[in-house]
Amino acid sequence: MQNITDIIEAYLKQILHDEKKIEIKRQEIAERFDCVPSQINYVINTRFTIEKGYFVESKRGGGGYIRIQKIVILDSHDLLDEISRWVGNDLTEQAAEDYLVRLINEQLLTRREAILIQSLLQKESLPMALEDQRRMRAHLMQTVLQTIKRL
Amino acid sequence: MQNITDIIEAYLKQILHDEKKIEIKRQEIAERFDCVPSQINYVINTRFTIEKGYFVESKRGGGGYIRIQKIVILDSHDLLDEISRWVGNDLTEQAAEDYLVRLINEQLLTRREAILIQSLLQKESLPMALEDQRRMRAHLMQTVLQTIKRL
DNA sequence: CAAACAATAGTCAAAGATGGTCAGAGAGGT
DNA sequence: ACCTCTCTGACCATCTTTGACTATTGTTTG
Repeated sequence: MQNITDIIEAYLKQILHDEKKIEIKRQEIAERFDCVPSQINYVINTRFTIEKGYFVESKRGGGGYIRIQKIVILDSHDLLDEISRWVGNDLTEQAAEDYLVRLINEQLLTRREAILIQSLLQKESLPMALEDQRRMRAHLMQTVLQTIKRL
Repeated sequence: MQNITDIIEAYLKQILHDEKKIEIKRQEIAERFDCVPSQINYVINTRFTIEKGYFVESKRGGGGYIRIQKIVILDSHDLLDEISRWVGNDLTEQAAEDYLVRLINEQLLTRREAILIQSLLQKESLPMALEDQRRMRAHLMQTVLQTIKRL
């Protein structure tokens, strides 16, 4: 990681870690890192793409800028809240499995992650009366749903 | 062991003995051992294969690199059984976290997986009396340890 | 207000910096 | 001699850096 691109990428992402949106002046950044201005375009085109979850806007001319924002995928968030509502405080093993498959399909979980979670939600892992088991399973699933949002 | 291949292999493995992952510059290593760059590829292709338990990544261009990691294979079951024995049927939140970090370091879990599991083992997720909580946490951890074996 | 000028950012192709491949030469052992 | 493992170098692929030229927007001037 000694190439300028990675250094600038890290610098910008570090700021984006705190601020959820940054606005830079191409020339300023180029000067700060002692590189040509178009280097900044390269960094943005290769490291802050839409596929990587970033939205970039810019303006030329006096008072120009480049603005970078991390995209918040509302759909996923909504889906998680929706599932959370459906789950409530009662969840059967089968329903849990169905939700996990849905989360894999939505690419919010990997297959491995889902397997791990499922193993913890199966009845063998919840040594208690049936009703308590379902309440407990629902509670754990709620935790999972909230945790996914922060991953 | 007088041929360059073996010497370079030994050099890299000696570093891998301490660091669990190394990142080299092909050209640098070639210069250090006074051989052509492609010699390094030969060493990697014959001594650091996936069958021998190594995972290699690389990048070309400016700031390029070759990264070598030792991956865990069979021995992992022993570690899992060992942790299982340590856990027994009582586990505090802190101890759980420590074990998860260990599992991450041993590359048996990803960071995301560990975060998901940890969220399920924290006290907020286990609404019950403290003693029951610790017993329950231990029980869930045992499930995780067994599940990892078949991931 | 239109034209010129200033201040920015964008594009793109060439040069630079690495690593990868592969076929053939070289070396060591049986 | 023959076979296998090593070593080498020419050529290839990919990523980064640079700079000349272009496009857009804001500001000043006639």
